[in-house]
Amino acid sequence: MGLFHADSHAMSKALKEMDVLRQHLAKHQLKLTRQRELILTAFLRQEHVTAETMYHQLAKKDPHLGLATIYRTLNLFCEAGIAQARHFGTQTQYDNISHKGHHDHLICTGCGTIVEFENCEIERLQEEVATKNGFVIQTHRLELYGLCARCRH
Amino acid sequence: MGLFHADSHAMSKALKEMDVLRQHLAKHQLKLTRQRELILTAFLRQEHVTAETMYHQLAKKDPHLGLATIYRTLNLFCEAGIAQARHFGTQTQYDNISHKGHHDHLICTGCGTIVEFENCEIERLQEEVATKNGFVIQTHRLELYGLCARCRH
DNA sequence: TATCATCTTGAGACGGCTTATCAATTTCAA
DNA sequence: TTGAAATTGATAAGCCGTCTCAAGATGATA
Repeated sequence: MGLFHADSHAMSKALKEMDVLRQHLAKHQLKLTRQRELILTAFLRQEHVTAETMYHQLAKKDPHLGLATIYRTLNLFCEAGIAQARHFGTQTQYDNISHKGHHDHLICTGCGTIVEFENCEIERLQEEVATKNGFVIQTHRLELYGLCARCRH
Repeated sequence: MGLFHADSHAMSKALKEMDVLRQHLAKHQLKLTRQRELILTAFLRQEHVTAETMYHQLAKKDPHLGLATIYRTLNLFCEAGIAQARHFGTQTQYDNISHKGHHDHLICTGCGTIVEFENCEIERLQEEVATKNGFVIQTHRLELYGLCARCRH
């Protein structure tokens, strides 16, 4: 029973994202392919990935899945509003937008350590600023760069 | 007189950064070269640059200054704490840390309009989060993406 | 369900940005 | 001034992500 609840919850969540994708595809005359479903399912299980990461993860399920397809699909997710791209170091990270609240980062410029955090109060103030300027926020990016305790010594 | 003041102020600021560089060089058995002085002077006049930008700017003063030297030097500035690298799209931006500005952006995903804003309360909360995690912030990036009033209709 | 215009894929070529290589040059401590 | 060590400039190399294009998949339509 507990298991059933957990499963149906995860499933409904995945289905919701799948619907967002389906609508986006329909609106832009694009097609739902086996690869896109496969990549979306794997993507939703994680908070953020790189194309390379997914390439290795999915190699087991589909050894012929190309890296270019993963890049194309992740960019498609960004356009559909399911993912968000972020440039970290030399690579591009794709964040799962549905994991809202865990999108802010504290980045050590010394050792590269990344600490994730969420702060409702900051979110609220962001909304306030947006409203004041006539905007409705879709997503945001907040990165704090500094030195962690260890790197200061 | 007014001119003198402005000049001496700018000069003392540049001298301060030059000292930071000199100390870093001494500490790491590195040498102060004509190129490093030239690049630092130009760098301090701006808020943020790319290696390519500086390459073109400095071509007038020293046509033989190599792009690799500029990359090496800007990275050196980062290690010395004078500059900070940020990855923006495909390029790396080097920010002048002494220009600690409040440059937060509200970006319309519809028409691309960018509204700048600053919010002390958000800054304060950022400091709070950083402190709680043992960090000391050097700089930050906050971007809110959404639709402006006009694009919503 | 068969058709077919259109979209997508996979493999690898390509291109932009940054770093590595190395001989020649410059720096600076002695 | 000398010489060991660092730096430079030119360019090759490397990495990441996108583009190309022939072959294959999709789905609206009949």
